Formats: sequence, structure tokens, C-alpha cells
Amino acid sequence: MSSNPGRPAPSGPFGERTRAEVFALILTDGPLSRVEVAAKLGLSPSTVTRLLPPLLDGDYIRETGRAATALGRPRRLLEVNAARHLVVGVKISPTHVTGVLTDMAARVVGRAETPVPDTLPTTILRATTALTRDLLSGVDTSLVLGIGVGVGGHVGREAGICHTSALLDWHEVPVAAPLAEATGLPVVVENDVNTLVVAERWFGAGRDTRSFAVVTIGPGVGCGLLLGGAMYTGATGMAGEFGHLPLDPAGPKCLCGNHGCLEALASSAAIVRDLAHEGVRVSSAEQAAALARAGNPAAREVYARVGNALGRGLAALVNLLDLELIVLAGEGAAEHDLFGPAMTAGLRAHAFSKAAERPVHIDPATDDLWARGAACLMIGAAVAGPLTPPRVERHHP
Amino acid sequence: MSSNPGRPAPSGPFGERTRAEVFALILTDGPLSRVEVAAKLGLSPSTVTRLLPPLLDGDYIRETGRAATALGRPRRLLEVNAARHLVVGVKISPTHVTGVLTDMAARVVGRAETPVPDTLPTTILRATTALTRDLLSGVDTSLVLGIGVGVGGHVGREAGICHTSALLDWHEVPVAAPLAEATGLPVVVENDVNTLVVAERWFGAGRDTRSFAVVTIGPGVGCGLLLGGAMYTGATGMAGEFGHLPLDPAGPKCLCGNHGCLEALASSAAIVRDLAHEGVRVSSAEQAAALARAGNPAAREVYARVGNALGRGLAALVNLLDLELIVLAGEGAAEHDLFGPAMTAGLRAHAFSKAAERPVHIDPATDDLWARGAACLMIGAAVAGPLTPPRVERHHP
DNA sequence: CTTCTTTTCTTGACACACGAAAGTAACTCT
DNA sequence: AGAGTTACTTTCGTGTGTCAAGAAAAGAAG
Repeated sequence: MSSNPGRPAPSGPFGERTRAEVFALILTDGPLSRVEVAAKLGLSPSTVTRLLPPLLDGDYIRETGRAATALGRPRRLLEVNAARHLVVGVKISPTHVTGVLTDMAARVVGRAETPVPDTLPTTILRATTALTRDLLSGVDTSLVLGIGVGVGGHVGREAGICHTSALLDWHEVPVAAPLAEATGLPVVVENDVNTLVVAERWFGAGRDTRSFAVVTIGPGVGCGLLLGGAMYTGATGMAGEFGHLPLDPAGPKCLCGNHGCLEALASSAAIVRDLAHEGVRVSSAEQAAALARAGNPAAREVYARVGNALGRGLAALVNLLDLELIVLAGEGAAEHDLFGPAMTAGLRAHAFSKAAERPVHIDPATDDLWARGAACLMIGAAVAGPLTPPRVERHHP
Repeated sequence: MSSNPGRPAPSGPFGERTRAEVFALILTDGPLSRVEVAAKLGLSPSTVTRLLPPLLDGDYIRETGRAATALGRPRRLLEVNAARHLVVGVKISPTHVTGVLTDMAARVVGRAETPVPDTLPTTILRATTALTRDLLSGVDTSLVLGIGVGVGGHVGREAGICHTSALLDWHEVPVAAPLAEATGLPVVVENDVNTLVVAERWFGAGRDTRSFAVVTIGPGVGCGLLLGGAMYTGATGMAGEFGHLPLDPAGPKCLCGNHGCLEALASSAAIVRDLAHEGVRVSSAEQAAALARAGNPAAREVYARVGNALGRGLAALVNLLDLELIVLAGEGAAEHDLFGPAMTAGLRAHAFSKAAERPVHIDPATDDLWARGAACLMIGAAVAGPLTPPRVERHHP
């Protein structure tokens, strides 16, 4: 795909799409010399030279020292000026809102959290505004790039709207506009799992991968996709609905009304319910995990079944999309020691691709990491990075 | 990554990518005036004007008459010169090879078929060569654009190799090179379902759709994907493995060794087997269908189960990828009257996206249509069309 | 039969993205 | 000091696309 040359370029130092790619690469892999950037992006050195001046002039990127090579002219190293901006990343949960403050290199420099009494839009948005003010107290506002927000549900990024969220019981809730109004800052909203995709792509297991999925397990099961180097959100932004993969018509009833959905087999609630079925009463998945680790055979059996369901689900994912990697995240990922073996066995049995031989990467991300991902998203959106191709809509491409 | 502008352009009238898009649009939607082309592609009229001369000079496109508008200068209509080239499209099946000859507008002007005694690569390739010679007998070879080939299995298009095909028992079989050698023509090879994706995108239900799946049912279950306007083949070209979606751990055993794969629930063999289980012996799915249509309750029940499995599988597909449309093709699609209601019910029950409300498009494609899709692929590859960003591989002696 | 008006195409001037090739810079080794 | 090596820069050609202004081809109005 070509970029959109010829069209009136947006103002600012990030008018060019390739320039944004250069910036993102230096951010994630810097310090790098011009020649290294060119090689990693498949560009010619002259192109990199041409793209840099605005970034250097705008103090987004700095030349920091030179790296002597064995022979020849030493490389001049380029680095992101992390102090150029501050960025706020927010993760919205049903019981609390988590925020981090990062620098322009997406390094966390502050954090905050607020409990919320209910999930009414006004409550949550007010809490988010307060949290942002808190994080930014004493900070020069002109230094702040913007706010990235991750919400669990169907999000329309362009419109900044959360169309639906079962978790929060939201319908067509405007998120970006009120937050931008209240804070005076640019706001980007995305599905929360997709913020994690950005974080994994930039700093995590997906660094050198062009197609992977992030699957989150916990109260629900979610999925974010990076396909061919770009985030995939589907025709209407709803892609990644993975929790209701129908895995077993004889399985337990799911909240969606069907039987044997992945979520009905592998969520925290499913674990508690299955264990109760075995005559063992626990009130949370953590207790179930503790029992299993203590050797309780019923609990171990439940986790094995969870692992099998997960393995079969991940196999479906890998087979259909021919992914290079799967990152398993979310609260439930911490119980990997319990469901891992059965999951791997299930995946191996069902998967065709070689990706099944690569271990699933486990990353039990904290809320802070999700929020950091939201900050990454804001940075990525600001630099129109490789993850966010705001392509010109063509009717017949 | 960016495309390769600036590089020395390949010779011929299709050096520029946008030119190929203009050509493809006129092919599929023509006759069109310059202004209409510009509007549909999101270009300015001047750009279209600039791109056309080589196509007109090369007689790829012709000005055919003018369309008087109510007011103003009448539009000069552009059309593809269908007679400019002939194209061969081939579908390889385990028992026979089907070929069609099409003009440059992908209209079928000839067909041929050869049975093959076995599936050895040499046998099949020899049969394909003979078939091609047959189709092209009496034709000026310089008029022939090339050969498009569809093979069921994992195909590496760039290398022109069939990595594996369970159906044919092939492993790392070179296809493009020997055919190009034997015929002296350019050859493009793809997975057969993907050739159908191209055909559906150009002329079928997917005309105005940017993301859809073609699911084929018959001896096996296959799937081809168009995501965001481009064919999706995954990290290693294996995407679309859909037949072994694990739908029921208690289901019948599949050839892959697992239980309850979609293919084990909905393939022709599954139908015959399930009916035998009910005490009714038939030797083919067609017989089963005839029984069901005659009112046999066991057969009707079997087809209802097939429909349910298909509906659950399609729901998984639509949910995960947020598709706009599903095209159901392959021999088995003809039995839509039997499994359709159960399929639709299953899909509706499990699917979240609105796509589930759009009816699944049924297209029981004959082998000729698959072969035509292969011809479309060759045309698309030749013009580096919207579906095929990778440049034409010419396996020329 | 002119002369508008409307729409379609064409032309010319410009801008930007990118690469190849050739030139310049900075360092080490001999 | 010169030769060798690698890093960057400059120049130029091509692809891709816009905009603005003009030419062309009709019907409608006078």
C-alpha cells in the first residue's frame, strides 16, 4: 500500500507517514543511527536524512553522541527526547479508574487510581477528569501531548465514542469529547485490549512481530489483533470478539444465552462455578488457584479443563489467521502454572501452523500496563505511527 | 512498510500502481467516464487523465461512445478491451483438472476438463499443460496473458510452490516454474479458495465489500479472507484454516485426530457417516440430500445438525473478524435449502455483529467458477490490481 | 444563429515521497 | 600522509497526486 503522497499534508512535524514510522522506531529501538533506521524500515539512507530535520528542529528527536564503529565514520545516534511531552494513559475498569503519566518515550513517571462507586458515564468521566488533573498537578499543560483512554467494549475511535460496553453497561457514551472539554487536551479512545496490543507491539513480546493476538483472560475473555503490522479492528471496529467462541454445545450456559462459549469455560466466574459443581465452594478465582496450588484435585481438574478450552480456542485463532505469536494477558494469566500444560497440549493438538510450537507468551499485565498502553496509543496516534494508518478512504481500492 | 515508488518502474503500461487500480475499476464497473473513475477511486479527474494514455495507446482500454447527460459535455465512456488478451484459469482437483479460457474482462470464452488417474505432481502438471494447450489450440500465443492456477493447500505465491496439500498429498511441489517452462507463459499460483475470493470480489457478492470471507463446504471446509480490501493470507500464507475449528469435544473424530472439528461435523463425509449412524446407508452427500428432500426424517435431522455446526462456525468467524459478509460456496452449498435454516439460527444465536443479520450469500460455485477465479487472479496480478499488491511473478524461461 | 451555462476533460505548474548514484565527512589502519 | 571503510548528504529522476485555469462539447436562452 502506498502512503498518501500528493495530498495536502497535515501540519506539524508529523505530516508524513513515514516520518512517524521513523519516530516510532527510534522510540522503541533507539538510540539508532540513520543508517540503522533505514535498514530496519527498509528505506534508503537518503530518505531518512530527508525526514529527520523537522523532528530535530522540533526537538522531538536529538542527536546524542556518536557510536564508534570498528572502522569508518562513527554513527551519530538518534534518540527520542523523552522530556518533550508528557502523556496520560487511562484504563477504565468497573470498580476503579487507573491512570499513568508517561514521558514521550512511554516511560511511566507517575500513577494514580480512583475507585468509582458506580459505572454511570458521568461518574466515570468525572473520576477520569479528576485523575488526570491529579496526575498533571504542577505540570505545565502546554507540555502535555494528550490522553489515551482504554475502555472495555465496542469503541469508535474516530468519533471517540463507546458504542456498547457490557462490563460498564454503557450505550453510545461519548468519551473523547467530554474529556477533551474538561481537560483541554486531545483525547484518543480505544478498546482496552487494543491498548495492550500497542504496548506489546512497542515494548513487549510483539516487538519484532507483524501479526499477533493479545488474548486477555479474567472476568471475561478478550482479544486484540495486530495483522500485517497494523492493528485490526474490523469493518465496524468490533473485531476481536473472542470470548463467545462456541467450543462445546454441551458446555455450561453463558451469559450470552448460548452454551459452551470460551468465556463460559475459562473466565474467573466459570472457574468458581465449576469448582462449586465439584462440591468445593470458593468466592474467587484466586481462592481456586490457591486450592489448586495446594494440591486440591478438584481445583486442579478445573484448571486443566480451563487450559484445554483455552488451548482449543487459541488453536482456532492461530489456524484461522496464521499468527506468529499469541500473548496471553489479563488477571487470569497469572494462573498459567495451573492451566498452562493443558492449554499447550490443546493448542498443539489442534493447531496446524508453526506458531503453535512457539510458546504462548504469558504477560499478566497490571492495570498500570493497560494504562501505559493507552498512553502508547496516544503517542502512536500523535505521530500517526505504524500502528495507526489513517488511510484515505477509497471507495474501490 | 511502504511500497516501492521511486524504484525503476517495470516496463509496460502498468508501471504505476494507480494505473492498475484504474484499469481494474473499469474492468469490474465499466463502462465509466473519467470523472466517474476519479470519483470512485477518490482521485482528481486530472490524475485519471494523466494515467490513461498508456492504457489507450496499448489498446487495453477503449473509448466506446459517449453518454449524453442532461446538461453539459457528454461523458466519454471507457471500457476494457476484452479482446486484448486471453487468460487461462485452472482449478486442480484430486480427480480432474478444470480449465477455462477467458478474455481480458474475465468472461469465459472456453472450457476444458481432464480426468487424472492419480495426484502425482508430474501427472497433474502434465494434465494441466495438456489442458492449457488444448484451450489455446489455434490461438496466437502472443495474445495470451498467462495462467492462473488454484490449488487446495498451502501455497507460496511468490515462489510458485505448493508447500503442502493434504488433498493431493503434495509436499513442496513447484507448480509455477514447470508450467511456465512447459507453456512459455507467466503463471500465478494461489490457494484455490483465494481464487474464489478474487472472483467474488470482482464480480460476485463481495463487489462493494471491504471485508468478507468465502467459506467452502464439500469434501472439506475451506476459507478465504478479504480483510480491509486486501486478500489476507497470514504470516506464512496459511491463513484461512477453518475446517478444524474445534466446535464440540464430544463430536465425531476428525481426520486430524481431534474430535468435533467443523469439518468432522459438516463435510460431505460427515453427512454420509452421520446418516449411517442413524441406520441409513448412502454413498454420497447427494444421496443424503435427495433423501432429505424426499422427507426422510433422519436425513433432515442430519442436515439440521450440519447447519447448526456451520452457523456456530460462521459466528466465530464473523465475531472475531467483524466481517461484512460471508459467501458460502463449494459443492455443499447447493444443499442450502436443507441446512440453511439451522445455520441461520445458529449464526444469529451466536453472532454479535450486525453482519449476522445480513443473509449469508450462497454461491454453489462450479469448478468453472473456481477456474475463472484463477483467471481473475492472473489478470489481477498482471495489473497489480487492488487485490494483489505483490508484483507479478514471471516464471519465464 | 449566436451567446450563455453546465459539465467533462486537458494542460501546466507545483508539491511531496522515494531511491540510485555520486559526493562529502569522519574515522582507523598502514 | 595516504588508503580504506563506513556514515551521511546532495542531486537528480520518477512516481503520485493536487489545484487552477483553460478547452471542448453539448443544451438552453436570447
